[in-house]
Amino acid sequence: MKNPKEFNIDKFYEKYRSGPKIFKKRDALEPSFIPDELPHRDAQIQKVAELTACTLLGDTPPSLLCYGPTGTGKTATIRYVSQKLEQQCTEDKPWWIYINCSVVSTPYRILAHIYNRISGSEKIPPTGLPKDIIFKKLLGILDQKVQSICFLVLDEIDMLTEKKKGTEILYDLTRLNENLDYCKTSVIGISNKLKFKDYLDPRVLSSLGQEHIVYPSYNADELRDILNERAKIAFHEGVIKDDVIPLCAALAAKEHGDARKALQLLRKAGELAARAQNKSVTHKHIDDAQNDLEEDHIVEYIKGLPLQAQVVLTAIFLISKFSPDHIITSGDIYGIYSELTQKIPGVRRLTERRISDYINELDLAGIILTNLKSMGHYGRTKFIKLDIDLELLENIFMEIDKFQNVLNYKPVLLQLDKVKIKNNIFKKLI
DNA sequence: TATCCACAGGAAATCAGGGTGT
DNA sequence: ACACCCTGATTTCCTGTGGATA
Repeated sequence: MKNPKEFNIDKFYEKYRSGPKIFKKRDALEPSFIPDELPHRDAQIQKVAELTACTLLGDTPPSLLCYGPTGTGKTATIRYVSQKLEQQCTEDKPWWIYINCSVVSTPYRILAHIYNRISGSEKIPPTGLPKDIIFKKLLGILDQKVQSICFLVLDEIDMLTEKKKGTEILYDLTRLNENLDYCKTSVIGISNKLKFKDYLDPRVLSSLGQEHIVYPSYNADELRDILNERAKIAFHEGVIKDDVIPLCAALAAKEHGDARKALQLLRKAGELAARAQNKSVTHKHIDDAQNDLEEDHIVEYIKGLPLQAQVVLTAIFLISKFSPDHIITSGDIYGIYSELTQKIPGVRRLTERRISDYINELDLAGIILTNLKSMGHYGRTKFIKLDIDLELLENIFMEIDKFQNVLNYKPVLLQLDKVKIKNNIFKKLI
């Protein structure tokens, strides 16, 4: 606000209230919203329904794996079927326990999470007890309180296989039934990675991989149907201009057909329109929304990074800022990172090995680009380039107190003749 | 053609910090 | 107080490697 005196907050609210209304029910665009219809997922719904129907007769359904990229309706179909199934059950309703393995990521916590969900009150402490004790406690409570089927829905199950301990817990979960008398469990795994199965222990695969359902990405037409459906619920009539939804669908289809992203885009566009007090959501709002979302994502990610990773990124930033044509290698980054640890209070200097992992993480997140190259006698290293806007990055760092005094620090390493000469050789070699 | 640079990145060990029951 | 548990971050130790140069 350049001139605060011009802003009258009471008038603003008044105007806001009497202004155009965009949203009727914004929640309908949230990922957690389960609509009455799930377009283009009939085949998957049918299969889940068929496999779980035996619950109605008191039988134990087989374990099940759902594969598909993000935003293809995996979790939604499971929740959808679970609601319908619940309506059909007259007595002994099945339990559904959802676990997001990227949040609840360790064996201990998964067992504790299930236990706490069922018990409702008696909590298992977040740490401290041996795992096998928890396992026995869990068996006890399952038999005691859950006299029917208990579905364990493991969302993002692929996160577990990244650590070897993860597969252990999957094995434990799949053989829960062997130790249960009254209750029966059924594991439903949801994975984003198609090759997730390859990492599984054969013992786990034999029980977990009995049935699987594949979720293909949505194409632009399908996304349009989904968006239309939701837009009807979420927005007031006539708010959405005709070309908006096809555009939104086309953009999301280009990005791997992710419905979650498409909905997010539509919601953001709606928010922008509402904030600007426009009567409708137009083409332009979608464009703006897309830029905003990308930037929001980057800002949020960088601010949420551990301090050490931020320092690594600062090193890359400083090189890009002061020597834009310098070809950055892992070694350069570590050198400047080391300088920075001296300048920023409270930052311990970590080993090269660890920094190498942080560089990989930044690469994975799309903040930087890396390229492994071999330069013969000059060794084999990664060439690194910043992949986001330099100014944006500077603005983000300016909001972090600890970095204030290093944003204009010119790294010593960049001025060393040794480094300069070598970099010139690199430039010729490329 | 052997050599050797400057790392990459896997595996296991270690540490600190949160906890437990006895 | 003590022995022990689980987790996440990091260190230690290690083997592997592509290709310009001697």
